[in-house]
This record gives sequence, structure tokens and C-alpha cells, in this order.
Amino acid sequence: MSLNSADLEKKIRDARLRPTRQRLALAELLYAHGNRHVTAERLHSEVMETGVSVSLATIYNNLHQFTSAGLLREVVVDSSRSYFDTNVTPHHHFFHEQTGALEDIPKGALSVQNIPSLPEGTEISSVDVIVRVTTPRR
Amino acid sequence: MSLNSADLEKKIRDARLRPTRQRLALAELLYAHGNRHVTAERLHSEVMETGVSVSLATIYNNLHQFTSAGLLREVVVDSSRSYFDTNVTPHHHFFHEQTGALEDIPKGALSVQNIPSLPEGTEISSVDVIVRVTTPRR
DNA sequence: GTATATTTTATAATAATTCAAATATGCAAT
DNA sequence: ATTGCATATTTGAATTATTATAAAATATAC
Repeated sequence: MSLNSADLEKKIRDARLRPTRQRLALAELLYAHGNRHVTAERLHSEVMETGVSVSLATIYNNLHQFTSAGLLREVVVDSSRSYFDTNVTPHHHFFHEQTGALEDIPKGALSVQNIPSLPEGTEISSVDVIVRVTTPRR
Repeated sequence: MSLNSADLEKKIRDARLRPTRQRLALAELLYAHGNRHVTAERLHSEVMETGVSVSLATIYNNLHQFTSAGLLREVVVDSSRSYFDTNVTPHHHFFHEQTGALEDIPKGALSVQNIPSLPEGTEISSVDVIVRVTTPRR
């Protein structure tokens, strides 16, 4: 679950990407301490806080490169921004509408049954379940 | 399913909105011929084609007003744009990743089971299932 | 070390959406 | 029908998230 810097470098090289300073700093934030859900903006402020200067364009470049390489998965929950999930195994999400927090639903519990026949000539790419939650005003 | 103009005006009045020319034109496009899934841009070009000039800002205003009034439901499937569904009863969707087409999954068929316990202090707002499909290159 | 390919970055461009000020309109009262 | 008022709409600019561009920096292979 937690990767050290040699693991991170290997992960990057295996994706046929160069282990640049910026890329390693991002990988450290994403993968060194368990699974995460991040937005580009959040990752940008975090990496800046560590003292490594990385432009927002680089954040986007890397999020997309990581996603293409199967190292990240994009989760669409909010039409105004993109979330990236370091857990790339099939699973679903809780999304807190007020805070914007995204949380994995543990695999195995929830199941989707009886998907009806697909539109003509199509095949399933993924089945995404989002359980939207709110904190009720009491 | 199909509403005439008196029905449309009532629908708007019941939502405590004024039956303005622009709003009626939008309601006509949305509700007069069965359920639909639209984006703001699409609705804008459709209404312009009918000869009624409505600014894009008005489209957004009305889509949001209709949504607040429970006359539309926003469906988040694509991080780059919002879809609005005239079917406000609980149901799920097929989303064609290549064409952007959104389609209702008939109610009753698909079911979601064993939702695990929610994050502390939250309650369910909605459970959204999106079956993403693609047309395979043969 | 040098050449080559990749990466970064600043900045500009774009797309979707929101905002604010000016204008127009529906509606109730006449 | 006309008027006045409250609210709706328009418009264009502002904002936000994201993508594109192209020059400079850096990593890698030789």
C-alpha cells in the first residue's frame, strides 16, 4: 500500500515515463501513503507546500499520463472538476455533496444486479456507482 | 408524457416561475415530446432554431431553476459538461463514451444491493449508477 | 560529453458556467 | 387598455477548470 522512493521510481519507469523531480514529487504524494482521491488543484497546492515547484500544467500532464498508464483512474462525480483515484481496481464511491469529499466503498459489499441489455452494438466499459450523501441539518 | 401548451404553462406556474416567452419555449422543447437528456449548449441551439432568441445565460438560469423546482434532474457523467434529464423519477443511465449519448435504464431492472454503512453523520441523497458503454472497433 | 527525445513551464487560448448592471416584461391594479 | 412595480432576462464581462503552444530545461542513450 505504501511505497518507498525506489518503488515509486520503478512505478514511473514501468509506465515508460522519466522519473523527473516533479514526477517523483507527485508520485510521492499520490502513492506513498495509501490510496487517495485528488483534484488537480489540491495536488498542486500540496506539492507546492513540500517546496517542490511544479506548474499546474505539469500537474494536468502527469495526471493524464498516469491515467493513460493505468496508474490513476478518473472519477466523474462533480461536473465542475475532475477527481483522480489512486485505487485503480474496480470499486464504487461515496461522494459528500457538501464537502466534496470522495471515499471508496469497500470492494465486495455493494453489488449491481440485473443490468438490462445494452444499447445495440455496445459493450460495457465500466459500471460506476456513486452514493451521494449529505450531512442533514438537524 | 407529451404536454400541450396549457399543461406547460401550468407546470411552470406550479413551480412559481413566470411563464415567459423564453421559458415556455424551453419547456416546450423539454417536455412536449417525451423524456429527454440535454446539455445547455444543445438546448440553446434548439431554441435558437425555433426562432426564439434566448441567451445562453438564460438557458443556464432556467435549467437550474427547473432543477431546483424538481422539474429536471442533473446527471453528472462527463466532467466537461452537464446533462439535464426530464425524467425525475429514480432511475439509472447508460452513457456512450464515444458519442456522449445518455440513455435511461428502464426502471425496475437494475438494482443496487448491500450499500455498506454510510460515512458517519451522513444520509443518502441519491444512488447513481452509470453504465458506461463503448462501440468496440471490430 | 553530445545528441536526441522527453518534460517542464509560462503564457495564451478555450469552454463551460456565473455574475452584475442595464433593460425588458409579466402581472395586478386601475 | 394603461400604468407601475417587482421580477426576469439580456448582455457582455468575469471566473474557473482545463488544454494548447512553443521555448527552455532536463533526462537518457550513445
